Amino acid sequence: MKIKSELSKIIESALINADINAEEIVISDATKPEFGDYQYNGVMKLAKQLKKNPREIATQVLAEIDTTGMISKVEVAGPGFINIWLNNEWLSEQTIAILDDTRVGVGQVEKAQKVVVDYSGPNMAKQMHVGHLRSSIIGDTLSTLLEFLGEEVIRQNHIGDWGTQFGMLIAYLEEQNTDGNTQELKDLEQFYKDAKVRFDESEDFANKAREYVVKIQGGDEHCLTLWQSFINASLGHCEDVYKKLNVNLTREDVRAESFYNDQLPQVIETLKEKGISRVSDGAECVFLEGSDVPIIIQKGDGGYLYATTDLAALNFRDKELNADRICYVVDARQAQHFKQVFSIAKQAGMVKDEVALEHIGFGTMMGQGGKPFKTREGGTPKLVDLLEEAVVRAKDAIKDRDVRSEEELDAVAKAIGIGAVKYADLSISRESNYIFNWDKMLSFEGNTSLYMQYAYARIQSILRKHNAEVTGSIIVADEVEHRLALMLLKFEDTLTKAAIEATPHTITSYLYDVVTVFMKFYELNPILRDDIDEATRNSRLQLATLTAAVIEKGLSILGIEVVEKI
RNA sequence: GCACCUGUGGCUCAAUUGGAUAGAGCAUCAGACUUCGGAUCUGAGGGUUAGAGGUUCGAGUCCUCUCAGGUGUACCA
Repeated sequence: MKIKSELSKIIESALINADINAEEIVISDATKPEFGDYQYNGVMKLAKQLKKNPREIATQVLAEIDTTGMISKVEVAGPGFINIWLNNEWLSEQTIAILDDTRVGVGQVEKAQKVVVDYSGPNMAKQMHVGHLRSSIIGDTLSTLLEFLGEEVIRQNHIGDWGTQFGMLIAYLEEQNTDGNTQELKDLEQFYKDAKVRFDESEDFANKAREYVVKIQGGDEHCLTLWQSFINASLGHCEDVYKKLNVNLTREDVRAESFYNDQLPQVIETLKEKGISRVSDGAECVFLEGSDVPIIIQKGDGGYLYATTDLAALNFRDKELNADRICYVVDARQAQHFKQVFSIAKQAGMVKDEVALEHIGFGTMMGQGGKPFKTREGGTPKLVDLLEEAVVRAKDAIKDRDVRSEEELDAVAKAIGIGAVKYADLSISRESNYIFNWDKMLSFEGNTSLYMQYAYARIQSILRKHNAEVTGSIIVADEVEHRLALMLLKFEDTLTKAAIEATPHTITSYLYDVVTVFMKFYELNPILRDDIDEATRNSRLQLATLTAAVIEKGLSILGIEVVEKI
């Protein structure tokens, strides 16, 4: 239900009837319950343009507002706000209409955009660590969200599979293989360290490593085979993490750095031809306006840099993938890099003007005390370990709650533990740094996934207890039911906003509001108690059912599972 | 040096992009139970939005300066 755009239409025709021109009509949520459900604040701006008294204009507009359908009441307040109340019967009709809808009232976009979402992008030389967490889950949520709204999403996992360190790694892999020991790749971190030790201790090995770098680049079959098997193993590690994390990235989504290798000379050629780049100190450089430091696109020795690869990728995404919107879910510290690369790509016509290029930046994950996240030993924690710890902690938190089988406990612990890690991350506004805190994320209180999952389980418990078909209508009878029904109908507006701005926390804070209102409703309005008449009971049961559906769908967009019992 | 980002109750975060008296959760204190799952709910205290100017009907949000912290910045990605 697109409530805001429905209201915009009503206000628009009121403005037309009042003989007033307005370009864009923005409806916002009321800031307080006394001010109604929604408000239109545009009159003040219009009054300024028309040089008239805002309250006078507001009164004129007010007289033209149609209050026969969704709106029950309107008023002029303050300097010229128009406050809007929605009709309870309208809320009843709308909520009952979406009760059997698997999309809980969320429509699909009329014209699908092609959206490329570039996220995760792990480096194949190393094990995934906590630094990859945010990109992976924010990007995945964004993808799921856009897909749900009907956009055509093309996921791109731009893995780092190219560079000098691979010479060392495959040389070491070869050495290990001849010993018949292929298990070494279990721990990439260790493998890397061991290879580095060999590199430092043996001149022969170091030379071989350097030689292998050149050979891979030259297309040497033996080396490429080694390289490929290394990448396969490393990618396998990533896939384990994705599976644990409930992140939807597959091999089909992998478009590695190396994929763009043969397009790099063309990128340089194009930039040279268009006069965008020039040689400086032996390197091919682009000097952007307002900056005296160049962006190097080709080193003095002929090698390419990541800006070059990114340009090739942009070109590919525009020309081959035909993207309308390209989102890079990458650490906020790379803001400048993307600004530059986007600017060059547009100047050079590698990306059409109308294509939206967005850097979806996010802040750094911090440990306690706001310092960089480290293990007790001072290293960077591996993502697998972190996720395993989350599940163990979740299990510990719920093990005394209820008698159940070990399998059940494991499944619930997994949903809760992983959900906690993801929710904690997604519920903070993307751009700010975020402080990782186990106790907070695994709390039943406050804005946590566990609180949402708990609310869902409670509703399921009520429905199980009732154990019968629920029919009849939803009667929005009092203030709290009004708020709950309206909240449930706001789902689509919320998702739309989150998709446009790429802000998952919009969804979490909405879900938190839904659950808070539901908890109030639940305290004030008993459902199954004996003295409740059947019509009321059915109405309340249906509101509860719909609430559960919104929670379930909302969490699933965040890649978080619900459980029937906690 | 230059550029960008951040600064909101004790702590962790919001604030619909310039709207009404800046909202939540932790924590603190005070209440509610013969519990439809109390790991819940109700209420209270706690703020000069780092500071100073400015723009206007109206500023946490925009502009200028100052302070504090962070990040990036020529051949890594």
